[in-house]
Amino acid sequence: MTERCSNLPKPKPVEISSVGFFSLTINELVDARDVSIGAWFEAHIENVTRATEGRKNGKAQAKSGNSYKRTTGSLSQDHSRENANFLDSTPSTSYTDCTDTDEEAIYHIKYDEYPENGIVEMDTKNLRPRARTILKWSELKVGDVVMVNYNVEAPEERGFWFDAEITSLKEISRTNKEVHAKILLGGPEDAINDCRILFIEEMYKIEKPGAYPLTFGDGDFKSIGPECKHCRADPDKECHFCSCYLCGGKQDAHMQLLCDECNMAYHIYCLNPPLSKIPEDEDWYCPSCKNDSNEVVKAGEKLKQSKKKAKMPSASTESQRDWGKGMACVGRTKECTIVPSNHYGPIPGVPVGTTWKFRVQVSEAGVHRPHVGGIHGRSNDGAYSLVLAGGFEDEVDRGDEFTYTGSGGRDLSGNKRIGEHSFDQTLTHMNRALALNCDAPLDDKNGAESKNWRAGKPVRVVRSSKGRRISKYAPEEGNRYDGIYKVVKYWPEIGKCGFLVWRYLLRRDDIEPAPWTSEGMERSKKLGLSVQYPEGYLDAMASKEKKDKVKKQTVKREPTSQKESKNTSKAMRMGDGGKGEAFQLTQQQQWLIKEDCMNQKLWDEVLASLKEGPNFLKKLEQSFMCVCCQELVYQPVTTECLHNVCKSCLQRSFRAEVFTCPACRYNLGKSYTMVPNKILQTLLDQFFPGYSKGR
DNA sequence: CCATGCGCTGAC
DNA sequence: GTCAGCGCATGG
Repeated sequence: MTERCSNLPKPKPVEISSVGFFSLTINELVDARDVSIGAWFEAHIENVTRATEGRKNGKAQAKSGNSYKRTTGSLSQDHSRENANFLDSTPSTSYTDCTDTDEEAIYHIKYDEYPENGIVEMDTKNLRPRARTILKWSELKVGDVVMVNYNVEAPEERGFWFDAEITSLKEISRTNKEVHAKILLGGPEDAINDCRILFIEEMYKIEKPGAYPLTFGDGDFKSIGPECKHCRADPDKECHFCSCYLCGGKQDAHMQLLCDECNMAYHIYCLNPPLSKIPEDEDWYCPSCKNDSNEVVKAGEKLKQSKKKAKMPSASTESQRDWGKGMACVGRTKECTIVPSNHYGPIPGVPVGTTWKFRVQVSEAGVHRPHVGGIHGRSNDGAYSLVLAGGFEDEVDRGDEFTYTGSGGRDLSGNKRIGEHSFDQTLTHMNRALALNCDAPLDDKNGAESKNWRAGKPVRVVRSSKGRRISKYAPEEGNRYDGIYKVVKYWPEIGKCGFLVWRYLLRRDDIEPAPWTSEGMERSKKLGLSVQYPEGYLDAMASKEKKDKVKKQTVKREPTSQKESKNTSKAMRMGDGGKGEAFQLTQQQQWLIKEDCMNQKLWDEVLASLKEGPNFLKKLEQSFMCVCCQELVYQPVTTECLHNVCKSCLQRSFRAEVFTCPACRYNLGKSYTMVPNKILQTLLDQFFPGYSKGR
């Protein structure tokens, strides 16, 4: 709580929205070159507060139905990230849009002091959350203050964040839309008054414009005097900071309370119910910012169960099922980023014969992304992968060739994932996608056959142990990657189920030997491939079995525990860099590596793991990871200090007027010319085909 | 936003 | 062995 007359917001706990973008108020600029006002940054999360109903600031609006939830595993990663660098204006990509408004949270953070030379001093107490709502084009209107990610100067490059007030909207064509805006905060200097922004998918509306006492170009935050810094106490000027948020009046300054959350002013008599005097509590929060202290989750505590989850059957005492803990409903803990989700062909580093116990692991590896679906594809592009799980009795599997059945036509009522056949399948969605792989014009009436089947798009094929009931090529356990197949033909027919189904004939077209051939088996042995289990899964199963055994008082030795120890030791051997098939470099690759002399040391290290086969690519990925975006470098700039950074990441740093190497802080100088290392790019494109597509 | 889905689990 | 029914990722 702060009385109006004192006029200075009291330092309060730092709160940032779960979205992961934070605006920063700088109290004191020691060296203005190294920071831009309103820079976005990431910070350590100390504890988490659940946003309560009615709270507007610090979270996306529940009313609009938009909210944010962290994706699996990302919070802990952010947690552990050290030396959070507020000059890195990259917005966190760890959060995804979702509909579960109950899951949102506000994070209390502690921001570590800026390392080393203390270029900037700032009061972390003044960090403010950004309340945002995602807006689609149709929802934008003149006067909205939006947060924009766009670089006005170089429209082909994204990554510049600023606040802008929309002055006009123009729809040039269906795909080309334009927003004219006045930049309020953080924009490029030469475009303060009016800038043209192409509409980019979505924009972020700021809920309480001006709730952050920042204006572009106003760098003096040293002293906030008794008069309002914004309107200079001009009674004719409309001001968010000293006008009552409820009545809009500036009168009775001594009767105004400042919310410790959003800094808005409120007359004590305008409140509902009104207050008769200034409260004695230290903190005061306005009605829209009020939090329930019971909902605060302290450091180290787990997030409380969401209301949506509380309503679910899993939460009721009647059901003893551990939904969300077992493998049926877990989320991913990893994500494949070396190739985009629409990547055709093998996943680099994943040899034929690789086997995972659960589908979720197959998804994590990027081999077949859907958790449940049999086909992964896009209806106007093609299919990238499929799983053979013997869902249809009338399918034929001859190993090198098999028939497959499309999806759909099932009654999924009752929240089922599979069900009775109750209607005809159509050549839409994933069925259409798979048909597009066939090198023949699409025919959704009669099907089609390719005259040159090898020319079709490649499909990764995974066989599941469930397919054993109809196929002898299915693995004994888990899900096995069997290589690349092509669609030879597809046709509609009436299946055994009595309804029309779309059927496909696929034929193997892969230089890697199939796992069931003697050559393939030898290779799997050489590579030390064995069923991969999720981390901690075997331990959990073993201890569970032990418990059961104790209950039943049996002394019999468990065969599975033997199997398990065998697997673990094998996996460890692989992890230690055990023997396997060495990775083969082409002559061109060897030559290019030699040419990339700046990175000689790195290459030496990477090449040392050539004999570890598929592990080589993992090592390669680690060694050439960009320190900014934590992904494989794209358009790498190899610095004088011998670090590799994405050109766009380095440019972003320079735009924030930071001219040092992001990895080691070596001063590159303001006039540093960024020349992408084309040799390295060529090599990375060869090792990780398609990885740059999504960049 | 909504629809789709050849997994997986514990209960019976 | 059979069965209901869940989270989650993905596409559209």
